[in-house]
Amino acid sequence: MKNSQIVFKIIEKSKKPLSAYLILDQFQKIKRVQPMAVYRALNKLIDDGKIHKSNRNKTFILCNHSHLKDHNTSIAICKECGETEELKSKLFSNIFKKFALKNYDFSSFDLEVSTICKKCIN
Amino acid sequence: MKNSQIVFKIIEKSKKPLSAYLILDQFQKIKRVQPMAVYRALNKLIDDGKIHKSNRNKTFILCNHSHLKDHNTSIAICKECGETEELKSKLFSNIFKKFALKNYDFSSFDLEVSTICKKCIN
DNA sequence: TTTTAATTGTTATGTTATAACATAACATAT
DNA sequence: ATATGTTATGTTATAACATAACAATTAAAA
Repeated sequence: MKNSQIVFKIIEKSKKPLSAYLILDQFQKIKRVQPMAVYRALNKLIDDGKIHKSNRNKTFILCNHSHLKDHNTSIAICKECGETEELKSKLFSNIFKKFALKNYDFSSFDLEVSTICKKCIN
Repeated sequence: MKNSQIVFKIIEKSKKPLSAYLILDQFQKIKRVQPMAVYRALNKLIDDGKIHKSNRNKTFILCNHSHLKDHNTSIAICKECGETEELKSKLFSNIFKKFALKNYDFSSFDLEVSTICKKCIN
């Protein structure tokens, strides 16, 4: 099995978003690898559109494929617990079309919102 | 002058978004400080709403205060050149209200969109 | 003025990510 | 079969980003 497949399975199985080094820990249980192997696999999976990365939490999550038509990605992250969910990108692409923000081209974008999830709000 | 004021001025003067360690380099020209001093100043400025952080590029930019009423922040970042601009958060808060995304509370959020700026699009 | 709080200084350490170089494994063309 | 191209992998080192923990100093409130 390829490294990227192994990494994909690790992410798939996890209930929580995993950082690269937590993925590495899991990977080590199967095979002796260096961080680089994990990063390469992660980058491949991202390129292939199989996973997303949260820049805020530096974690990697499955892509839910709800955005297959527009290949944009939109995710929400809880600042407290790190819980992550993919949002419908279309909500945002409509805004970007409508308001035609002048300095950027929003035909392809990658959006991340940090908030509080309902569980953590107290 | 306080460290946070020095850091604010460094960010203010820069034409490009600066990372913490680039800020450190500038700071060193004035005074011998450690990374910690910079991070503390940055965190204070963020808490005070004076600057924003791009998680994608790990850079710090001035807050343009266009969001004073809703204290949410929304920024766009060019994937190519790192150019950053603050967007009107209201565009997004309207969406979040309208669609009432069920698992998160969007009364306070922090949004980041990665795209390509018009200069870099070619 | 004493005590409290905020800011700063300092060292050490933790975490995330890439550069650079080398090899393996496999497919396809000569 | 062998040369060539391509993709995946291995390995070491290091860059880049960030926080913990504790000490010292300064500001400001009681």
